[in-house]
Amino acid sequence: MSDVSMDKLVALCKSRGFVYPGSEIYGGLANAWDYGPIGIEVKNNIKQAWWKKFVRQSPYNVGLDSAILMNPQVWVASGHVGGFSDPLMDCRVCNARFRADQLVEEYARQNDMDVKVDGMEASALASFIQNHNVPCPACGKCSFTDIRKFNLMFKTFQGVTENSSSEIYLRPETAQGIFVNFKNVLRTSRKKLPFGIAQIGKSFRNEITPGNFIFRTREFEQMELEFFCTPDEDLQWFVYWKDFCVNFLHSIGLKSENIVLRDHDKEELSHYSNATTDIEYRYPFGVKELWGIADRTDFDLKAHAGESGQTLEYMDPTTGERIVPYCIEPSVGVDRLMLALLCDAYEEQELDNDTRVVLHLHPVIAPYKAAVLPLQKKFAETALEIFNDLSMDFMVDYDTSGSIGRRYRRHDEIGTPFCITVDAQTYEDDTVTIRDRDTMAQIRLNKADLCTWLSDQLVF
RNA sequence: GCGGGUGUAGCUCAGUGGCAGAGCACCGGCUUCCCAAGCCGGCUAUGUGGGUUCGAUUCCCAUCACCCGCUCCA
Repeated sequence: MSDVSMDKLVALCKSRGFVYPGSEIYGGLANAWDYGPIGIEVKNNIKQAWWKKFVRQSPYNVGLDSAILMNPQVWVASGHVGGFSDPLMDCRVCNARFRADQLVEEYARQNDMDVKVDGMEASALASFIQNHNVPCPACGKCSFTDIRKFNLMFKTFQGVTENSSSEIYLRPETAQGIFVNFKNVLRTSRKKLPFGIAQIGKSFRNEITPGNFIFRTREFEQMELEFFCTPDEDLQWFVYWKDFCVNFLHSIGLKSENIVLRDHDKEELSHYSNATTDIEYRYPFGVKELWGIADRTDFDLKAHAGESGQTLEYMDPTTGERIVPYCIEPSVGVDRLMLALLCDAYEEQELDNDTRVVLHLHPVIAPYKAAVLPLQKKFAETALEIFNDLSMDFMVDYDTSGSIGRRYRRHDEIGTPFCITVDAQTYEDDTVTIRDRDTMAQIRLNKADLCTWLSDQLVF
């Protein structure tokens, strides 16, 4: 368990420019967060690391960036339109929440009434409950709030008029953009099975209960891979990608002891999946899902084939056999991965009657790879030259203000792994001091070798 | 969305029906120079909107946001 409290982490994020509350000058907007100057560096580093491992270095996968706005039929096929609009109502007495259709159904069953609940409008459900004094299963009273239809998809309108025919949704997941492009990618990339399509992008869900800082927000960013294989190989690829994801987390510095693997049992599995494993992380507020790896079978391609009338098949080039591939989906949230990395990296160290906060971020993830600091102001010019040189290839900082110790602390707090200091000796032998964030140890290096040296630190 | 709590400077907190304060942080200057030194100067606040009042940061109402509990899953 990470020893950081969320209060401290949120405060650090805000004061150092990782994450700000959204729309703050207008009093904020619930659960909206903005990424500040160094927060966006971390976020971009996470995305680039993922893209490097899942696309650039992968012999199997290619990338995609599909649109957030899609034809509404997509969400009919995926089950999002039908499956996520439960009529919810709360008991005013005990505050328990129920689905109105289930209340009516249960009441009808107990009283041997013949009521066709399927297809009943919300208003019909409400008046049934009122007319029959259907009691709250929890407290027995009958005093419910109005029915609220809860659909997790955000609606908006395309075009200038706001009528139902122009109604569209913000995507609740990026996956469907991949499935609808299956044929396009297959044809243009000339991939053979097995192969995968990877995508990073924003998704939107009208969650009932968002919260825990950037862990669950209504607007969030996903990194998803849809990996297609033959139906007889799905379980072996499922295991392959599960291991791959865990290795990826280790490679960017997440501690093994804070990672938990949890297989879903049969009852928990989604309608589309025949195997799912969650990679969970020990957040300060509990062990929560970080990365879901699901075997989605051929559910999605078949659903879109049925809804669109197109054939979404793969023809085996050697046998000529046509199949609908199975699909393995590792799906991770950028925001909650960043939160996990920050929690994992956070440490408060007690020094001599003093505390320092250190973010032990992996150099690949850290917002600044190094800070260039002149020990005294008279060394500033040389330090600036080194900064200009390094900034050609790396995100580095240059800071002259305050004592050297103060500047070290500032960079410890935002996870800068290395501080490069120009001192008097630099003018004698061209060397600089490199101070390590984690150990506070110092080495000397010729300034001409800095670029190569820093590159070596960023291998992962 | 419901119940409970909280809103004063970037942060941590004072305070008052009548001029809003401290420490830290930040910025500038001097000084020092390898782990939050010192001195001088400076910036910055009553969440928002109403009401009561001669006057509200304080009292009242609403609203918004945050924190804690209930339905989730990237």
